[in-house]
Amino acid sequence: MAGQREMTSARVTLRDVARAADVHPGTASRALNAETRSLVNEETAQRVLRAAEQLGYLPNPIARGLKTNRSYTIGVLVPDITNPLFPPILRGIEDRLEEDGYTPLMANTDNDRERARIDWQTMRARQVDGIITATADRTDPIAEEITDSGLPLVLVNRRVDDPAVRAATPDDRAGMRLAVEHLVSLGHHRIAHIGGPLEFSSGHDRHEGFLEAMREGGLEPDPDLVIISKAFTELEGATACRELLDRGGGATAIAASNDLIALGCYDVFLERSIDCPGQLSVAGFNDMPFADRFQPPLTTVRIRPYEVGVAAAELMLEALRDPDSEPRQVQLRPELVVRESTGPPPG
Amino acid sequence: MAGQREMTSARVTLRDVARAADVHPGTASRALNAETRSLVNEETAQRVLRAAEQLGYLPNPIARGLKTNRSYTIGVLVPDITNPLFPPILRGIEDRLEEDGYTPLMANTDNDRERARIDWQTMRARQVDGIITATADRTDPIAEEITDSGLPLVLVNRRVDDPAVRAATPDDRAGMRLAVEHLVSLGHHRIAHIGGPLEFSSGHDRHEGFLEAMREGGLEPDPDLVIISKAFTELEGATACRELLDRGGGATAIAASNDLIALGCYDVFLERSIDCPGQLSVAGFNDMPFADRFQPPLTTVRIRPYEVGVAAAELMLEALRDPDSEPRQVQLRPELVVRESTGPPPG
DNA sequence: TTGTACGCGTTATCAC
DNA sequence: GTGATAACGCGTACAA
Repeated sequence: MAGQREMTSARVTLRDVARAADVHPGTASRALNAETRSLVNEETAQRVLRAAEQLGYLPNPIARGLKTNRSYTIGVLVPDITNPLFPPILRGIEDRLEEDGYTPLMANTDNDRERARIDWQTMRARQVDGIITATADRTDPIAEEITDSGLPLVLVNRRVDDPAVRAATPDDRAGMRLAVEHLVSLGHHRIAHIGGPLEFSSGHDRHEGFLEAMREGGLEPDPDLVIISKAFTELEGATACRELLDRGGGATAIAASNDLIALGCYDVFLERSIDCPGQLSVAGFNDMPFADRFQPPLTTVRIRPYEVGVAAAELMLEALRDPDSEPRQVQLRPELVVRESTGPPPG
Repeated sequence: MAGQREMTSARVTLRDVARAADVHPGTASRALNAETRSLVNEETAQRVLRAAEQLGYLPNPIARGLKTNRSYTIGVLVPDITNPLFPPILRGIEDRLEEDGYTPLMANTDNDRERARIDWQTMRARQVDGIITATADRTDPIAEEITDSGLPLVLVNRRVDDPAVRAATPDDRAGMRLAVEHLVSLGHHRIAHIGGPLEFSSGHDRHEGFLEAMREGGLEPDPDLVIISKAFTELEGATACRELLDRGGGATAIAASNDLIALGCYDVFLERSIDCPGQLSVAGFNDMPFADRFQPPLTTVRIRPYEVGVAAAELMLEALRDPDSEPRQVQLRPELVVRESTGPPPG
């Protein structure tokens, strides 16, 4: 029976352990806490640990938090966990935080500022030790609000313009340049861009990356070939693509700001019987799950969302260890994945 | 400045509110708590509420929880949030719980029993008021363990054999029958089944549904045409499909236990130049995101995971309100979505 | 109707 | 090295 865990439904507290080990609760607390264990006699400590093990003692983080003003909990705000971009980010955050004993507390904001406010206030009430958010747009007051409240803040996936705010994102600019360079190298001259909303750093930076890469490729971007869609969705992507084609600018390739927008383009190709990549090439961004199963398999930019999540968690741990440490911004290097939606221009 | 929220970084406590309203903390507590408000003078209550508002008071759930032994927090265990099946379930759970003031606390177990144990123990330590888990297999001791610990438990997506455990799942049996009936109605006689692991109720029930529907369609299931794959994955689906074909049973259609398995079949079709649905039809299960974008678009069974999540949350709230209420099991009606991976048998 | 006093489970600060 | 005690913020008997 030794080693058998007790399955008492009544919670066993520090007092119970202390009593079993025949020491004072204060001593038991020190013995159980790795940082203070050195203050207590080795032998006594062992006795306490054994008693704790035997009774199946689990320290009560609530009581601990009341005393220490820490909850070992980090609030994580995402627009919508249903968007396949976020689950791997969340896992990265969770896995890394867990190593240091922190637990994430997630909420979906649906890209609604007011909802985001409510959510982070709720989290604040729940005594989270910090907030990681993927919901901020470039000028979002939420960043300032949270910082002003004294809570450590880390942005993930999207940055805010202020470089003093910690952030872990893919290098959106470099990623889009990869895509455009690829199209240029295939021989395209009339390259269009369907951007995401410029309020988001992702949309903004990819747009900039597009312009840069074009110029470096010796191509002056044609304003007729640049459309900013209203959202990173298949629907808005399709709408933007239709307008692009209706303008008749003669594009032979499209650099889309994300995979869903690219998918919207696919829909329009079907509507208008356009051959991809024969008549028109498309590149996406994110390499979302199953991008390789689309028809045609989508050429896109892979961003490693899991690693982005891990990086965000690391920035948070940094801020937690030393709140006055210099805020860093991490940008992860993306990678081009060439599949079958891009080819040489027609003719 | 009235109505302006204070942005003090020092937390404001019940005491501060009481002082501002010139009452004792006890009174303030009663005024702030909806259930005890009636015990206090209407006017005084208003004064307290105004003070709380003005100071931006947020009750500390940690302190409250210490006193009341409730955290208003529900632990949610999923195998892997990265599996597209789970995000909508999670959102359903979150949205419904939120209405009643509860917050979910999620953890990924990677289908590892030991990890699940650790996770729920951690959650127990964090004083969650209940556990919703999507990780249980049919004979999983975790269900008994959690119940024994006195924590309300609800299973989601997967059941456990014991009907005394609350569960919200799709009606897997009925769903698979829908798929098989569809294939029968197309004229197929040699219908194969690639099942998921029978340890999971999902794999088990769909397998049963397959057998039932076959017999009702007047077809005796051929053991040669039934293969149970080792996991609900594309890879294992492909492996199973290869074995099925190698057996040479002459199947003209496959009822796959989920969409990923069906996708594995697609891979094998490509390897062996099999035309789908010309030579071989396939039906999946779940209607996962982008199932309509596969090549060919996948005929599958839609299960409404969001609603499954909502139902699970509702069962939990029920258990919370009345721990002795009769445990219910909810099975949501699935729906067949016919696309292009199924057609009449060849010849 | 309101004030008082205690306790929830822990940790920190003292003494010893 | 260990024990006693107070305190974290709140809820709630009980007293007034």
